[in-house]
Amino acid sequence: MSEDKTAAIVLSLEIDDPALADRLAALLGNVAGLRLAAPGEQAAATIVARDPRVSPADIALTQRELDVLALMAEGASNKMIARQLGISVHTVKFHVGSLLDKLDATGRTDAVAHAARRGVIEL
Amino acid sequence: MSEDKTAAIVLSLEIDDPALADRLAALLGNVAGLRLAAPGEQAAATIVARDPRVSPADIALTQRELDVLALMAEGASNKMIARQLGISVHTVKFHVGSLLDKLDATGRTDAVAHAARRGVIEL
DNA sequence: CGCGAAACTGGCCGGGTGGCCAGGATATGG
DNA sequence: CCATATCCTGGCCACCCGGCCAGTTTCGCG
Repeated sequence: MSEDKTAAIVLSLEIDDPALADRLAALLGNVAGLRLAAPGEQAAATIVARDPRVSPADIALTQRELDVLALMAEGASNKMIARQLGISVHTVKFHVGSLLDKLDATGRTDAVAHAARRGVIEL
Repeated sequence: MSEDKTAAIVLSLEIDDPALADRLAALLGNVAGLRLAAPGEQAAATIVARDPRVSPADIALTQRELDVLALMAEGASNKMIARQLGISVHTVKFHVGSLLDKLDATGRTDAVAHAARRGVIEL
């Protein structure tokens, strides 16, 4: 067999900072039992380090807007959101309108997608 | 200073498989220049390995449904999707209906959220 | 105290959405 | 050759959504 009991664990890298990527690659390259994935190769695990300067753009959403957004992401209709939060459908629409504005979205689906992309909510 | 020029890179682990987590932790613990994050500590990078048995549940979506789904995730209306794909609005609704069915969703927003959660699409 | 921001409510309405029905075109296989 | 499955299209219709108008209350800040 080509496999021994210490078969190398294959790691892939997804690192925005080139310097950090280099340091890690250099360090990990010398570790027995580990090896970095070839391009396109399926890895057992991935080392992720996203550039923090890319994401800190959190939008200024009010608490109520976050409430509405969370329920929207669950697929709730305005009516359901209203019931859930104990407010009227009109008020829900009001908040949804604000969300569409702040998130630069054309509709509730777009709003949820944008919010997820920006890390405002977690799917 | 407590920092030398070979300051350790802090890594955190998010690994579903306990065995793999142990092996990696053991291997990485002996590498100079690296160290694992303490609980709650902010890491420079994260090693991610999601249990493949949790996610391979890719739904059987047809090519057309994937087309429609992608455009839905962009916030496109049925009319826009129809124009984009060169098909009728009725057909778009037909595919949307199939998507709601297959994705267990109650509406297009829910469908996009579910699809994103299951990795069918990337936001 | 006055003022703005945030939250809440109402009515109205055009257009979008989703469910239902039925039908046609194209492949795949018995 | 006919049966079946998949994809595509149409009409119809109740309901939802988003945008518009206007109005009240509550809160914190200058």
